[in-house]
Amino acid sequence: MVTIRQVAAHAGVSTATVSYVLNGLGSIPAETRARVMESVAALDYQPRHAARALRGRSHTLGISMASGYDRLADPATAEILAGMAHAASLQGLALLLMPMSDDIAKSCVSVARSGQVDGVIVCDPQPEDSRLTALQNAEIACVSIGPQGNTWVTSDIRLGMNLAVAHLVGLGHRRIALIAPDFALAASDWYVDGFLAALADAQLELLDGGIVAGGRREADGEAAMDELLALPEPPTAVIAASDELAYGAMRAARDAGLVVGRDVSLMGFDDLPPAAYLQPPLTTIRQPRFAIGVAAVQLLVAQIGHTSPAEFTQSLPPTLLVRGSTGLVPPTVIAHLSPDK
Amino acid sequence: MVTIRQVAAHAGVSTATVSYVLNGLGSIPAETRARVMESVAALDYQPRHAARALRGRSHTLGISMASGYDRLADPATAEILAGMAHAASLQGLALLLMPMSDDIAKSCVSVARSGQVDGVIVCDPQPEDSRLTALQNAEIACVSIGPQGNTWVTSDIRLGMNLAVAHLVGLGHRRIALIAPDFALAASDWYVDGFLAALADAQLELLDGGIVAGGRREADGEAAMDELLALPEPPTAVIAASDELAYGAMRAARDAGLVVGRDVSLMGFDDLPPAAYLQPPLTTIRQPRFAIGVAAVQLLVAQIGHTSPAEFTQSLPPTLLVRGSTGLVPPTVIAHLSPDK
DNA sequence: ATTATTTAGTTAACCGTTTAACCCCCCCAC
DNA sequence: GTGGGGGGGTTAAACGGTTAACTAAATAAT
Repeated sequence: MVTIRQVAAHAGVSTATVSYVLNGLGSIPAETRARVMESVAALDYQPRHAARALRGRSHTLGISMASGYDRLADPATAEILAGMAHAASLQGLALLLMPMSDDIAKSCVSVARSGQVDGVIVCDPQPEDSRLTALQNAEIACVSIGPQGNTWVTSDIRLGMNLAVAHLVGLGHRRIALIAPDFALAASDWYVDGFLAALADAQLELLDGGIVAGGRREADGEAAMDELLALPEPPTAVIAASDELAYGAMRAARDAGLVVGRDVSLMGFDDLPPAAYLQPPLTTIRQPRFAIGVAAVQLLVAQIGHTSPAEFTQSLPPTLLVRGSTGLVPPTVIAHLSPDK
Repeated sequence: MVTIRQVAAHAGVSTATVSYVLNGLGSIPAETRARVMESVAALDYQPRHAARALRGRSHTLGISMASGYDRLADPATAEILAGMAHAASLQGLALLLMPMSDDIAKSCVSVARSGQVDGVIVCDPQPEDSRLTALQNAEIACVSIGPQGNTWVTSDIRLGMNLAVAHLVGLGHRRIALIAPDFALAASDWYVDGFLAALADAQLELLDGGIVAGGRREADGEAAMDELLALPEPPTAVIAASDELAYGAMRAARDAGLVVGRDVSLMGFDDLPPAAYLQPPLTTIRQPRFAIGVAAVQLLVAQIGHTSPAEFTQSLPPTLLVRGSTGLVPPTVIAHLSPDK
């Protein structure tokens, strides 16, 4: 193991000079700098991370997953992670997947307090997430993925809903329903609020029974769709608050003998991998997951460097992905809604 | 920041004693031990990771991704990662997503040599991967996910092929074709070898033109299937060497007017998220991804502790997932093959 | 010519743990 | 009663960088 002292000896300078050269500090003439760099190369010197971190920062960001590693296996999470990794790499930072014990909050804080990471990105924060309060108490920089805590970044759900409704309205739909998300979700209100706001924008009234309780799983979506189709005047278009709900809704529609995209339009929300492979392919709102990961890292870096206010939030715009599950409102319905013609 | 000295002072002992208590070393009577632990709790002491790592190991494993973070966003990679995270957590190890520059091999080795990680897991190793040779030269413990280098863990492709062929044979198929994987893949031979071996096991002969060049993308699978269907005597069952190839193959079959699962049976290989949502749902071979991640960590830990031979490989068994895309061989074909009845 | 400033470095303290080496005292054996 | 051995500690030297404080020489300002 070659140390900075050996490099210094080889270059005929002090260790301080080597350190300054390596960190681009101090006033070192080009000639000396070159000599030092030569020695570094000759000895194949690699500074010890731990020694360096002992004084300054660790140049590592921690990623805290909610309990259970199934979250990590989730394609959506993976995409966020990729964004974080990308942004971190650009800054020369490493990303640490924090190990977790029974008490996530405690283990999360202890890793941070041990200085192994300079800050923490909290994934899938629960309402009143214990990690967030613990990190705040310990005065550790942190950013959450989702609207929770002081600093967070998330997808602009309202805008997404607006996009969805506008798309359907553009296709002539007037009777639009929403399958709501799991109400335990931190952003669950946003879906409903966004939906209502978008309806108002389009000067449409909310259908009777036009917002039906969904949930998280496919089966919830199926049940919700059944409920909607049983309505006296069923909607011509349905927005599911997640792709997974949409999977179920699509099955329910098919089981009811309807052709999705023709007899009824259906939208998802998320754009998970299966969406493009459904029959018909699912029109959906794509969450800007990669960008969320990037933004989370940037926010965290800013917070660590105290170049941003302690409280800071960012909502990134999702995008509309038109595929086969939405189509023009069925003619019969148009006739029914336009009796004046 | 509370240090070990403050704890020592508080407990009325030396720092060495505190260290011994914390690490469970030396001979410390229960009474002293209790006093120290009390002080630790009272001062809310948290040992500094860097200081500790300065002497011993970092208790962190590095994960090296092939260039580009799209690999990280891949659901299959995410599942392996989840397995690694799980296994690492059990051992109290953290996982570091190594930052990467233009020269992955160099940046990979330098992070390891800096002591930030004790060993490296190399994901998606290429044939003759520069990271592997560089790590080996630097004598850094490493394990690759895929048959490359000295120590690796992978899915038992041959067994998977055997499972696939056996399943189809069980359904009465005799004319079985293979859409081969990308030949740049490290394990590409295994698919073909495994397929041939499985055919032999079932005492079947290889169809004329029964192995067709595939590739990596969906379009490749489509082209390959077209080719197979154009054969004078087309196969009644097709195995695609990856789910993605199967997506394309399924489309090609549908475009040819065939009902997959009835007129022709089609199998994938991987079990990616969309597989279950195809129409019909795709019968496929599920790769033991989570288990691969777990095994990789275990192998790496063993190698770091020198409790395993320098060269060590492990193939984990995939499993058969029967869904709707495979079915009994069509009766007409059975008649054709059994003219004696 | 003298003082002030800048440049180019050096010295050594410091970061917080671990751990080899030592010490002291008590007990036991011979 | 002397030597040996172990229990229960302590001391201080690492570990490998960073950086504040200082010095010496060269240059600029007055």
